[in-house]
Amino acid sequence: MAPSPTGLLHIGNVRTALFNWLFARHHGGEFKLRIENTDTSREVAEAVDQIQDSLSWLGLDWDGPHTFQLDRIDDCRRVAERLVVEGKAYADEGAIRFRMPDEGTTAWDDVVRGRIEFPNEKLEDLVLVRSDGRPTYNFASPMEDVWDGITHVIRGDDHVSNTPKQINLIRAVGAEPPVYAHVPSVFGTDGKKLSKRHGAVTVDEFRAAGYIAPALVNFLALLGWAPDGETTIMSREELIERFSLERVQPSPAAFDFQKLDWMNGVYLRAMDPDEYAHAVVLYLGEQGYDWDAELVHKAAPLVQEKIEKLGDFPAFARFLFEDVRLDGYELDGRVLEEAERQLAGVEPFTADEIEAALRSLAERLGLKPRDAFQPIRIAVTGSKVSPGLFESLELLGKERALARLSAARS
RNA sequence: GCCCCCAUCGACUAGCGGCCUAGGUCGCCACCCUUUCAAGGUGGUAGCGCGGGUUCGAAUCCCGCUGGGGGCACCA
Repeated sequence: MAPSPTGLLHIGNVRTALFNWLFARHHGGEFKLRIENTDTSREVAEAVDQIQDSLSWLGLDWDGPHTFQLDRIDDCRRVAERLVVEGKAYADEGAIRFRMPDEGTTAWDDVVRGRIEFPNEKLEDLVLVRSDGRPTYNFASPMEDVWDGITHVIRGDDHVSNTPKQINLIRAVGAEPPVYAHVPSVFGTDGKKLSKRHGAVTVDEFRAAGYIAPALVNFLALLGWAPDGETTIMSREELIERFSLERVQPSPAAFDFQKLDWMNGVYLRAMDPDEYAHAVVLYLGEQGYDWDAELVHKAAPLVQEKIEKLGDFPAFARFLFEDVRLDGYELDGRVLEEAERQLAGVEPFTADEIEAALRSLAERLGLKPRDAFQPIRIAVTGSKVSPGLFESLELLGKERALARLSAARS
């Protein structure tokens, strides 16, 4: 993977990185991380760290230390000078240009696109070294592929037209080109390139919204690839086991947030309750909530079946940590008063006991459970939508529960 | 303008000449379950862009069209 350090990691680049990673792990190869920073003018200070954080969070571990393209500046210059001596390149207004062949074609068998041929007459003599001495991407990148022993280049299809140039360059220095696989881009559901207006685009944004890494990885893997027509949910191990470049689709894929949401929910629900609670605590901490961790831990199971993203947790559980506002609700005072009286006598104040008490209350008042419970729910949680009422009451505790029922009547 | 690529339900896809009355998943709709919301269960909706070929037979192969995308920097 070879990102340029110009900002936060885009989810489309992650998809490409994921394919690289899956391919490498499947074949027992190495997945390399290279920072392509030859364009110093566009470099963003924190980007290198952020890119690594994002990859680590996703679990896409790379082999060996990450490298910087700019570190090879001297090697690149030496090669450029040699190419000039050999007559394969020439000076041009302070820069050095590579002489592309004028006749014939340059071709390669792209693993996802099939055979691609370019007439050489269409290839411009490309700048190898800028007049200020820095190598260009199209020079440094293929040279590094050679020096690093890269066997497979898996990258976005916006690089297709660069490939014949890079192949000619590699051959000019007497090396064999790697295998290329150009994967299609990721669009929004409207068919336009995925951008901010579609929602989250950087890994950080997905993380902040409460998506979890395994779900995101599973979803991304299915964007342009499928092991068969049936399987949807796959563990990291199964993904590695079944991944193959040959089954990567040559056509672009649309990013469907609804399906991601669903899949994230599937992963959330499948988590061990303790592990889940821990993830919620961690997430809320990251997001700057100062809610009591122990209470969060206890509340987590109440919403595990209900939310799709960790970011949905606060909306369900806020009533446990903050006062509720009842603006705009008209509640049946009689139900609230009876409930308060009934609950006052419940001991111990547990979900089971509470349920028994409230059900008998509903019966006594001749109300259907839903009609009896809804005003209580609203009075206690401040919302028509909440975790289970009885468990919620238990967690709130008798004192606070009674206080809210009382407050709701005034 | 010049090169190049892509094309199955709204979305992700299976399909690689007969197993297709085109399958799965998300979404959507209905019903069931139900203390709200979810989750879960059952059923349903919806597609091979168009036109020519090739073939006994085409979603699958070929050509054209249309539509979409990418590239054409001393950016990566």
